[in-house]
Amino acid sequence: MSTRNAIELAVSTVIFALRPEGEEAVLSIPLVRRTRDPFAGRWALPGGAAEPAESLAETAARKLFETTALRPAYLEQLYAFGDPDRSPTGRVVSVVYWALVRTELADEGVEDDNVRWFAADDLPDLAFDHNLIVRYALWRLRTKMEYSRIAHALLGETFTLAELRRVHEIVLEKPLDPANFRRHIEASGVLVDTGETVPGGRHRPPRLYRYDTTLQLADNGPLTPPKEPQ
Amino acid sequence: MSTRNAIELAVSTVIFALRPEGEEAVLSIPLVRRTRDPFAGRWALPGGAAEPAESLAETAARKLFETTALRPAYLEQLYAFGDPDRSPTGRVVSVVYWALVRTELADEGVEDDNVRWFAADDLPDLAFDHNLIVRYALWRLRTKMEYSRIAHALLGETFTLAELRRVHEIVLEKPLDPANFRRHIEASGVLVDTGETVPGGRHRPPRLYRYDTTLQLADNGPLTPPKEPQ
DNA sequence: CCAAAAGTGTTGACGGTACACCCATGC
DNA sequence: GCATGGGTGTACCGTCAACACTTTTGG
Repeated sequence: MSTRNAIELAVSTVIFALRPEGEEAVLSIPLVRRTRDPFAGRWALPGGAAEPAESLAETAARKLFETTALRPAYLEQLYAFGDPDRSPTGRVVSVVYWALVRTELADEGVEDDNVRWFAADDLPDLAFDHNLIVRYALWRLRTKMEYSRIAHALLGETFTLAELRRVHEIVLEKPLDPANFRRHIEASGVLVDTGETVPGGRHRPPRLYRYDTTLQLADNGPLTPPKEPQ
Repeated sequence: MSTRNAIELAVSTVIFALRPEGEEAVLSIPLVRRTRDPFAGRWALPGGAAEPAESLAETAARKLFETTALRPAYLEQLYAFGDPDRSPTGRVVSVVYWALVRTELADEGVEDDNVRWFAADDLPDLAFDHNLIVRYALWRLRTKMEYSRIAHALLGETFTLAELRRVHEIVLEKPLDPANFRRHIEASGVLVDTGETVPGGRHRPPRLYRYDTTLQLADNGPLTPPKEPQ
């Protein structure tokens, strides 16, 4: 029980945001450049050693903040990766989280030579098994968006149905019928009409909605969603 | 990176099997009695420290074998539990797996004063946060059985549709229409008719089926199911 | 008035549930 | 034959995708 532990425990996070790219928004992920071996110079997921005083989710959120200056709107554990040969320098088990951050804030984050946003479906060769990890995180995001109501975590406080629909379309990579999307969302009862509308377009002004914050974003069964430090 | 790690890494497994209880089969879990503090004398999930030379899944399967003398028919990672206060003696992060083992073999396992099978829905107060872990594993098992084809992992090589249906009924705790269950399973295409039937009943003899072993039991996206040591 | 997107109505295909009914065996 | 569970047929109902249609704005 109390023998010396030869296994390193790390926490990493796959962070998703929508970032403007020309006219459209693109699903993006921030990566950090490794400054040390192994994989010096390669891009990798933000993360680091687990901290004895913090919960795993707190460590994930803190690392997220340290690299992007952002707080996650949604944070969920993805998987514990622990193959013996995933790091060439010794045994490392990584508990990986995935997070959604708000579009409107994603620009304010730090970005320099060692931190950069990449399009989620066009990543370079990453360090360790991080390409696999991102692929799995993308799969989870897409799967969860089909049956859960987490899309608003990529938007701001208030939004129109068209904006919310665009989020679904970008993430799922397929067009959605506006009429059916509206009914689908309305039936789920997660939206609150703010009463306001957005004028300015050459068309009927859309209503502004807000999420019902008393509801859980996703059903994780008996596991309460991890508390995020404020 | 290579500083001394103050966090212990453990691997535990929630093992499910159907065990006869009077006339009926009951969803059961083997537990081990702790011989040391903390929680000496209390029942706990089988597990132990992670082993540098093994993958996490291998460690889970080995611990499973050491306590029950069984090999898992299905093994999947459940969650990494890492709250700072989940162990009173220091920080322990447990990567928990859940497993299904075959009914026909579940009797052969070791059972003594320190290893015992309990009904999954009637457990005592367990050590650490193991009651929560089992609750979550049960939720995952039930959720997964509704959309996946893992039930056969609780049965033997061959089985009748009625036996497979009973597995679903016991796990999901609700009766299922035999006619619709048949169509549902047949449509999924996972069953192979062995051509044999089972005589002896005072009724039309049911056919024996076998699972199509070329198919994956469950869709875990880009993550290939963990290899089990044979 | 026209263009464009918001928002509503309607229809038809599909999948699941409920349940009536026939089949094959032991006694 | 009759009881019993195996196995088939079918009708109903709710959900969802497709798409026609109306509404409200800016120009």
